[in-house]
Amino acid sequence: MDWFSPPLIFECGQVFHWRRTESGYIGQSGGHLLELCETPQGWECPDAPYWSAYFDAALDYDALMDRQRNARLRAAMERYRGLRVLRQPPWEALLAFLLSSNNHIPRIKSLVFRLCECFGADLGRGVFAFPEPALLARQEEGLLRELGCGYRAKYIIGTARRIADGFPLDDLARRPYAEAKKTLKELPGVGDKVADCVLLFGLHHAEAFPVDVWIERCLPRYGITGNREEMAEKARKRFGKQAGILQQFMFHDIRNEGE
DNA sequence: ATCCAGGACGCTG
DNA sequence: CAGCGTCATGGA
Repeated sequence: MDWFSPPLIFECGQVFHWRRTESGYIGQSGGHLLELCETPQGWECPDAPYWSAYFDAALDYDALMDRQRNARLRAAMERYRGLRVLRQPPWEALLAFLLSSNNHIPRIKSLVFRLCECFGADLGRGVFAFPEPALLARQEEGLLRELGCGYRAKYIIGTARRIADGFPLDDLARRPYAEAKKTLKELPGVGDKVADCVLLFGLHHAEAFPVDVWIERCLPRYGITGNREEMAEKARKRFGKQAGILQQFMFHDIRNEGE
């Protein structure tokens, strides 16, 4: 199945807790353990309902690619065929991207793994679930700093407390984009960029267009300039309802330049 | 060793 | 409102 490429999906910076094995990948989401194996016929997408939704199996990426006029973008979509934007549980995306600010992807990964191992349920095979917000809400900031979270420790605890206290995170999937973003930014450690990542990767607002240092560098090639928020708004207007999906191809494209 | 990262936040002009 | 300094850390 060439529409489904775990190496692209798991290594494109949208998710940080899947591990390579000898034969494929192992990881978890929503408390479910999953192992994917590469066969001579390629990768097989699990047909369980949870994982079909997680990998957004219903979305037709070929149709999306055919609609793009920009040659550079089309080339990226062809080159990285099989990359898919996940539909992660909101809290999983939120916790991961709280750790992402001014941080490298390899280090974000190690921090996510560490928090899952320390505070998440043991799912077997060395895999741990995401920690419950209520559990993180009870931790001391000093402990999370010792684990390497740095100044993000207070964001994690502060946000975990809001969630445990009834912040309607899941409901934001059903609110309009602008309203959901405004609400999300009430959480400590959530600014424009982190909010857009949570909206795109965790709340299925496909128009969300996160602008980080990499996207900021590549957008001028598409004729889009300005500060980060201006860039994000221009990109949403230009690329429409699925701007965020296209963004993921741009992101992966510029990060893999020279390979 | 030095640089820098999927930034947020508070303060200043 | 825009611009700038600060905040921690370790992988490359």
